[in-house]
Amino acid sequence: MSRYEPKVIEPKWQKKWATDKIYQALDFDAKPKFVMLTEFPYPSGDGLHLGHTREYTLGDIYARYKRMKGYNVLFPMGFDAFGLPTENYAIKNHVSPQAASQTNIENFQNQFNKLGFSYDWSRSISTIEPSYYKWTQWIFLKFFEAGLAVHEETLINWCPFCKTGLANEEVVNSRHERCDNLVSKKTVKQWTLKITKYADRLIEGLQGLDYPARISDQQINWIGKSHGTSLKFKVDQSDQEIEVFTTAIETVFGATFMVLAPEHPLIKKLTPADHLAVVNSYLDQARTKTDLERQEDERSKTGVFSGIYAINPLNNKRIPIWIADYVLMSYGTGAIMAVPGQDERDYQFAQKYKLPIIYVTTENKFVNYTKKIKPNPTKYTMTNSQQFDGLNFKEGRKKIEDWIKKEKLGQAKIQYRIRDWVFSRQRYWGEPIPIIHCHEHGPVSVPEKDLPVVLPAIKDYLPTDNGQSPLSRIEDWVNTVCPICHKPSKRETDTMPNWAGSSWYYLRYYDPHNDREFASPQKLQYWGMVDFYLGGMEHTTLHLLYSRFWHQFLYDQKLVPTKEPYQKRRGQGIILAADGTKMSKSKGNIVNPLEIIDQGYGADAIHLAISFLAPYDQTTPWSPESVVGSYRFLDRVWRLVEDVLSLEPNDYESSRDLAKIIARTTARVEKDLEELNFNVAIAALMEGVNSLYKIKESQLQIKKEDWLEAVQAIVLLLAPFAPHICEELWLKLGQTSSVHLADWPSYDSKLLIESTVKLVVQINGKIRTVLEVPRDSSQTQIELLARDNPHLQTYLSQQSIQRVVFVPNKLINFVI
RNA sequence: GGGCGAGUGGCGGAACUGGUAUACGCGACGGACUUAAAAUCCGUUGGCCUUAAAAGCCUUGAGGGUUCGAGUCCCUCCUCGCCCACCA
Repeated sequence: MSRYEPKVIEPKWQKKWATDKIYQALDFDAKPKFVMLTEFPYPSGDGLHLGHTREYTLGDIYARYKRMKGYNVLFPMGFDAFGLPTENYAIKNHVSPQAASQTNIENFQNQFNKLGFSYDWSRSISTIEPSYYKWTQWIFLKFFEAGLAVHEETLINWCPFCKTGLANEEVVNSRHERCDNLVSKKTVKQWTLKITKYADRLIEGLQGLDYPARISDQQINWIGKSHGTSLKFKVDQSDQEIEVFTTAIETVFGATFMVLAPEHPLIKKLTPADHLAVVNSYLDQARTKTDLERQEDERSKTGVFSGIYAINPLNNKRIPIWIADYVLMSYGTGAIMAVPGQDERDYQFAQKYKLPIIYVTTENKFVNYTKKIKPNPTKYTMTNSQQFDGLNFKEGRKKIEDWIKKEKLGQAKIQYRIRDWVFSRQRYWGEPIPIIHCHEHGPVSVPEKDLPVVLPAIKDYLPTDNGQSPLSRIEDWVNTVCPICHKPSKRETDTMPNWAGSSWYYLRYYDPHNDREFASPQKLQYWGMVDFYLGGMEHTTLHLLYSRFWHQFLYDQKLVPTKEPYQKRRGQGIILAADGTKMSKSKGNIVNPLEIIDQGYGADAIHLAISFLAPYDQTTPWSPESVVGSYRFLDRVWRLVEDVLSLEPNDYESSRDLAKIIARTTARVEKDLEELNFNVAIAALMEGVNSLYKIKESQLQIKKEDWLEAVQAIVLLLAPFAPHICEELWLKLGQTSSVHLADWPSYDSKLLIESTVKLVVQINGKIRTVLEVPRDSSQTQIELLARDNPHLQTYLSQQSIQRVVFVPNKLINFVI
């Protein structure tokens, strides 16, 4: 008898699996394909943490299960290594980002191996390899050639700490999500990807996909589609017009002033000389404020009168134009018609600056449009609205819209909250944007034959203070010739954001070594959509949205055969520290899964503990003891198998006791796995093993062959969760090939049906007793049994029975 | 403020279309084995009443409702988490 020693068996099998390449996915195999994807990591200096381990373990369990169920499973892994943290880490440690990435990738690779996941390493990719980013650049050029990558001047978010522009998605609570510093605003000439052109497609595409509501809702909210009206106001004593967007056109007669965002381009043109000084000082003040500071001012809005007036096109009323930073340049037109009688923000502003208020409901007081009127437009009657007085808001809206249309004063407009994707980074550690700027031809694609544009290795890659990429310092790299006219030209020096490489990486796994295409059409066709994509909720409005956008674009370019990349998406929950707070480096409460392995518990115990902890999508605190419990269970399974192997052969009759337990356990584990209830599946396995132990202790006479069959089934069922120990036990049981290539056990569903059932007896809905009765007993039979039962008699004899509710094989309820 | 979700023992959590609430695990307590400890095994473990047992009563955030029967469905409220947020 040997002891269960993960330290001994785990490395042994990890080596063997690698040598035998048992997890390789086969292109064009006849078995049904299944692509199981988990997000490839950003190889930070800290190594794999528990969050990674949860995601990868769950993906691994499911991939192994599908393999045993007879699928040709593609379960790949790679590295998303470009990006700020590595660069900042490299700066801090005085090494090159290349070297830092290399070290970190090796460390991750090593840790992956110790955790024993069933990846097909032959397909591994890394976004920083020129052979990979060649195709990232190639796809960018497709965007450029389709007019969806544009070099333009835009007001963007700027991280003063990282000294680079950012996408809107990267700003969380006014802070840069990577470094947590407050962002400011800056107008820069930048590359943007026109994701807004795909806004509707990104909403519609969600239909027919298996995404949980919290993910699709979050994307829909992020895209933020709203229907409204755009209306043009003439500027008084000028031929200029100012366009505003409103979703409440029926309140237009309550507009008593107009507000422009401080960044609005017309301000500089229109401000009269006598107001210039105050306006400029306000603009300066607004510019230096961060978004967060603007938000803090919510209760005390600030603004300044511009000195000019606008004409409401519906009633020709002259209203003052104000400038205030509660209006954002980045949404709508950067200008609003202010309706203080019906809009809370305008109301606050009007009160502060003593501006007139007109109420357009007959209640003649402040009524919040969004909260009150919009949900019940027929309940409110219009007033102070000329010929529309007396109508309810639903009718009024329709009539005003028609009028505006007829008089061509404006038009119906759909407005999105989502912004175009700011795609330039003024940092070193990213894919160079493959564009050459020519005096005559403007931005020009680098010809395909010259791809990849390799990121030059340089010593001085520190970000600059002038808003230029560090690449701009390398003159002999920057200076080149225009591919069209061959005149001296300059390379684009901005790099791509770290979300670029990950926007299409799953496709590269289908054909990772192809040097002529990003993937061959045949392989794209064979593997098709990712069947199951597990990842972090935090990527819902970042990576997940970006990659759906790229995929939809590639589909439009006829470069991929499917409209969407991911058929089924799930987000795993966050593991908190044991005290329920977030794990963080600063608090020093980070749990390192590798340490747990080294303590002797092994990778299997971690896999088990992590998936047993809670439902996979639930945020839950870590409990160190759960590893102990998992280890204990594995040890119990080990000893059970050892005990069975050491049984003396006997000639007892074959019995169905064990087969019943196995059938029940198999049915439960299978159902729970299909529904991703990993924690319950493990509970079912534990119950199964506990039942086997009970039978063993009961000294029933059971054939050794029955025992062998039973433990064999347990090993198969446990294999996805605890791959190493099961491989070892499988060998002990005399098998020669890997348990992970074995078939998932089948069972006779007749064994699930017990001949007797426990039937609950209730009096007035209260449980009084439980009767063990033959399956499918009739109501009459049960009633007789109940009347005979001495305990129930006390209830049943005293009062008359008014009604009997009977649920076959479940319950009988006497209403007395 | 908007969207989504969650409140069940000492803890993590289970409960199919309403039908034995607390599965499974952790922890705790008691016992066996041991010179001892670890490991392992066995037993107990929601609360109240009771010497004990039997029986009974209460219990799924709070309150109400529907139902023979509610953790599950409906209404009101409270608390917590995540995402978005001066979005016109």
